[in-house]
Amino acid sequence: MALEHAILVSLDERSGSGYELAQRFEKSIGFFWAATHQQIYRTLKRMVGLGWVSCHEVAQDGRPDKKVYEVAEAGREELARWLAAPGEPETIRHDLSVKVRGASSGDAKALIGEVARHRDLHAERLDVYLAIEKKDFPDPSALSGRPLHQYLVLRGGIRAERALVEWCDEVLAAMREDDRR
Amino acid sequence: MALEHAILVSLDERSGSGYELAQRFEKSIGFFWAATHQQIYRTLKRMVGLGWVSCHEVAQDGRPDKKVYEVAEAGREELARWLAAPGEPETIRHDLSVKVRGASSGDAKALIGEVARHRDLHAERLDVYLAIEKKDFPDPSALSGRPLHQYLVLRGGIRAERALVEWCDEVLAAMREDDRR
DNA sequence: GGGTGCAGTGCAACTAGTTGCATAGCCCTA
DNA sequence: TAGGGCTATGCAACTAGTTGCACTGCACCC
Repeated sequence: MALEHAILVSLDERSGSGYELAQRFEKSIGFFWAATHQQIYRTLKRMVGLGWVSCHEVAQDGRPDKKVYEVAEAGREELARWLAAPGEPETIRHDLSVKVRGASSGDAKALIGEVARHRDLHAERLDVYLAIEKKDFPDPSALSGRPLHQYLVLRGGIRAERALVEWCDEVLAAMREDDRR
Repeated sequence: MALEHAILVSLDERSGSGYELAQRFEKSIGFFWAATHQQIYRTLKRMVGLGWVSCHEVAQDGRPDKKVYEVAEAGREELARWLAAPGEPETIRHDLSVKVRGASSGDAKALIGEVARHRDLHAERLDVYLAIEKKDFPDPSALSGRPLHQYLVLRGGIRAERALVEWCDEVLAAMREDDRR
C-alpha cells in the first residue's frame, strides 16, 4: 500500500501533525492520493510502531496540543527502497464509465445530465491546477530537484483532468446526437 | 459501491457465470473497473440475496457444472436508479505520482527506470485499445445505443492511456535533463 | 499414469478504506 | 451565554478489496 509512502513523502517535505497532513491530503497531495484524517491517524500510529517516523507532542497556546511527526532514518530507507521498487499500474475504478456503458439499460437523458455535471467538476479542478501552475511555476524550464518533481506531478493532474473534460465533451456530443435521432 | 452495478451492466449485456464474468473483468469491463473472481463470486451471492439477479445451475458435459446468473426485475430497477443518481468523481490513487513527488528523497535514476517501465505498459494498453477500436468500431459515426456506449467507454480508455503515456514522456524528458545538469 | 492446464466454485484471513460519532479547548459573534 | 466553527485527536463498526489456498472435473499430451 502506498498511503504510508505518501505520508513519508509529505513528511519528508515538511514535518507536521496528523491534522496538518490531513489538510495537505485535502489539497496538494490529495490530488493524486486521497486519504481521510482517520486513515492518516491510524497509519501514523502504525508507522511509529515500525520506526519509520518519530513523534513528539507540542503544546500550543490558543489551541489544543498536537503531535508532530517527522521521518526517521528507517523511514527514509523505506522510502528510498519503495521508490526504486517496481509497482503495478493502479487498478482502475471509474464509476462514470460503468454508467456510460450501462446507459442503454436506463434513462440516457438522465445520464447526460450526470456526465455534464462531471464535466464541470473536472473543468473546475483543471482550472485550479492551471492556476497553481501559473502562480507557483511561472518558469518551468528553470526548475530542478524537488520543485521540478512537484511541478511534474501537477502536470500529471492537468493532463488527467483535461483528458476527462475532453472525454465528457465527446460523450455528451455523441449521446445528444444519438438522442436526436 | 459500484461493483454490483458493474456486474449488473455486464449481466444485462449478456447473462453468464461467475467465471465468465471474471473473464470479462479481465478484459473489456476490467479496463475501467477491476475485480477479482473472489469479489465477483461474493458479490453475486449477495446480489441473489437482494433479488437483483437470479441464478440457475447448468450442467455441462466435458466440464464442471456452472451457475448462470441473469438480471432480475429488481436488478434492472436498481440499475436504472443508480444510473440517474449523482455520484462523486473517483478518489484518485496514483502510485507513480507519489513516487515522482518523492523522487528527491531517493535515487532519481532508479525512478527514471520505473517511469519508463510504466510508460511502456501504458503504451501497450493504448495499442490494445486502438486495435479494438479499429476492429470493432470501424465507423463510429454510424453507432447508436449500446454499441455507441461501449465505443465511448473505449474512447475514455484511449484518452486516459494516451494522457498517461504523454505524461510519462514529459516526466522522463524533464528528469533526464535535470539529471544531466 | 502422471503432469499440465483450463473451467468452475469457494472459504478464510487479511489489509485497506469509509462513516459516524465522541471529545475537548479555544475563538468569535449574535 | 449559547451556538457555531476551527484545531486537534481518536474509537468502533462497517464495507470493500486482496491473497493464499482448496476442491472438483475433464482434456490433452508425453
